[in-house]
Amino acid sequence: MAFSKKEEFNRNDIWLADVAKALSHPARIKILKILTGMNDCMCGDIVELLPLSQSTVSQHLKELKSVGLITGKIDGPKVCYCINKANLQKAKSEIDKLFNQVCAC
Amino acid sequence: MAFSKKEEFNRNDIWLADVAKALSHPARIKILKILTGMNDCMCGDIVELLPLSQSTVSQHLKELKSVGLITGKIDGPKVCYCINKANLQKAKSEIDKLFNQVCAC
DNA sequence: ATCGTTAATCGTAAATATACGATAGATGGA
DNA sequence: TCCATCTATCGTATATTTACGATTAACGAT
Repeated sequence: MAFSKKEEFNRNDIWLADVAKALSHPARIKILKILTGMNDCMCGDIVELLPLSQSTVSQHLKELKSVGLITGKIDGPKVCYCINKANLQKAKSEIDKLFNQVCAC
Repeated sequence: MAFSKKEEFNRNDIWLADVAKALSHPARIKILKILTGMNDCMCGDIVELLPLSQSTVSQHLKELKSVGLITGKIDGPKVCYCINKANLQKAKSEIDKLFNQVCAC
């Protein structure tokens, strides 16, 4: 069988897992780093810095956006992608909380 | 096409992505929390606390073990699973480093 | 109004992940 | 020795992810 049982877990663990999933591909980690270095960054700029096609990069951006780690503002024919600091901060603190619980680091 | 391009990214980003992937299912997050509460914990104990079959739990344990977040010591017919504090600490500090880079939290 | 640029979405293919039951292998006890 | 217990692995089915090219849609400029 293969319909997911994810929903049977608690809300916060599901949310943490979703954030972790957003970070679970090196392209998406690199995209976050790229967005950090450039304040005003469109999809095409990112495509040039990755070994992936435009459509694939667009999919990765969509995943990061869907969990709120980045935002995309429409700017004419372009889209300006930015880091979402508030949500990253929240993600960081929840991940820290998990690690502190789990290993008392 | 669909053979992965992950290897074309840098080592550290790949490692971070692998750790994040290990955390990308709520069952695995819950397993980490369960192992924290119980010092000496066998697979069967975990199965009872999750809405999943024994074989599925075994697979999740294998994934956590493969990135080094937990260890499994054979103890007679049982296997004693434990948190790997050293590796969790390393994971925590690398994830922190990423977040600090990216959002200056 | 048409053209070029930009990015999302569609359609598709292949790989990987999630889940289960059944089986196999290893151990300890009767 | 034989049995019960425990867990990994096998085989399998379905869902999701990764990746691409082609197309669509939206905009600005000519």
